[in-house]
Amino acid sequence: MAVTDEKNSEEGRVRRSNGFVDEVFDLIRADIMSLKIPPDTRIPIGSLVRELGVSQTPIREALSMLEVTGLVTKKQFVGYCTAPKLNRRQFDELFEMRLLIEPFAARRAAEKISDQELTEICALAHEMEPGETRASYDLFADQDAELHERIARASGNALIEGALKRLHVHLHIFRLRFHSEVTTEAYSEHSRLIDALVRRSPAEAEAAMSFHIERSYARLVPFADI
Amino acid sequence: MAVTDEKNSEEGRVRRSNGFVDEVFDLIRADIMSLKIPPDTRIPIGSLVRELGVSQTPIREALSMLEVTGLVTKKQFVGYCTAPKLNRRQFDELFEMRLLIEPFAARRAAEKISDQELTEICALAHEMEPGETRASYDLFADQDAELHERIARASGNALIEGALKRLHVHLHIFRLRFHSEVTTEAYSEHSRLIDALVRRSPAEAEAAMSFHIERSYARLVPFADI
DNA sequence: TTTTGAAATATAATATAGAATATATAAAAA
DNA sequence: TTTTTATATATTCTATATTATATTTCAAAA
Repeated sequence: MAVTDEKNSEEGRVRRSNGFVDEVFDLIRADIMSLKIPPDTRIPIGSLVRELGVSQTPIREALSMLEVTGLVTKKQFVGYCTAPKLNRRQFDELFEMRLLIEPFAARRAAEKISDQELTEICALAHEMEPGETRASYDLFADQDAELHERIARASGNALIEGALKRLHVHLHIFRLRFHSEVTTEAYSEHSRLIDALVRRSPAEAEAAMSFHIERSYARLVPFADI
Repeated sequence: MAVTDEKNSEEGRVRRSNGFVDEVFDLIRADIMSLKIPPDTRIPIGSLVRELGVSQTPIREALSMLEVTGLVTKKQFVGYCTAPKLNRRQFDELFEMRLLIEPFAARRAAEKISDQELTEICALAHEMEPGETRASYDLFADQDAELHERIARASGNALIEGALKRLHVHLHIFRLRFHSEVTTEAYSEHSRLIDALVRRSPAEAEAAMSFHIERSYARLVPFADI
């Protein structure tokens, strides 16, 4: 599948392409997050050149950016490699950080969220209801990430939102390796959280988020290595 | 000043260079953080090629990485540019985030810090004593950043440490524009914080850090635009 | 086991194409 | 005539591709 250079689409609008780098970045990122490229796996630049039909230059830039994001690592004269699997220690650190940030984000969201945002979050949560037909676990994972990110965004603090987005990438990869977390339990925890947001109750939103993350930790920790 | 390709230094050690990218990254980063390149200023790649004596390729990679870090922005077909000055809103978000993370880091540090780390932090704090002769404000700023980063590291959570490092870059640039914060007040706040660490008192360390950040906010907020 | 060499791969430099900005020139309006 | 606006052109810079060079890795042979 080649990256297409869509300089100007149909009709007069001059929608200019954002360049190859962003597109390549998104493609590799998606391949890592879907486990198409598993953890701790080499990513030869040459193969990407062939697969994407783009020269080395934009690929190198995209990989450099992914390195800062923490999704790939680089070793001089050896090349790029997807990040290794989370070990137990990193897993614990991840949840410590979530427990620090997300409940606070939920609190702020309860204070500031707009009706518009709230409506969208409710709709999203409804789609995750256990009864609903679900295409795949991937979809659940995407929806869950989306839900948490939207709440972080509603906190009104771009730094919090950004920090959380970085965390969730790694959580997403971790969970995808085990198809757990699709539980009625998770759904009811989300419900309690959203109820608190609807009632604009900061204290309850914070508590509900804390509870949800602690329970999530308990569900996932058996899968964490060592 | 050209980047030197120090493949193998004197004596037999084959200390291999880490490549140009990291070196260029550090150079540009330092120039931005020292205000040698002011906020919201174009960074033409060509001028870096001439100044550093390195080709476009490693420079582009370094700039891509700095973009992810948030230190520079990129506009298609126009080029790279240092990030604009913090506005009031961003300033507030920065301190909201600090107040969320750093007190917690201090708490954890009080629980886990080693004697070795503690000794080093104490020495660093002592160097910042008002009576000491100080070469420049830049030095104070560097030492302050170092102190906070070490405490974050002592928290034992690499994610917290990384998040804080990202924040401090922007704080550093902000403060450098006004030579404030060199106060006996800041020193005494640090002292109280370190006392709590020495006594391994999590609650007091957390409280001292909160107090310090809140006071720091009060000292700096008059300089925040709009 | 060690050494040697070829293949694969990464790094860096250079070349080319294309877009944006600045400059100058010409035309139109005051 | 002066000023303004539009257009054309030249220059600068970015984005991508291509080429050259250096290093590692792996396999084969000593």
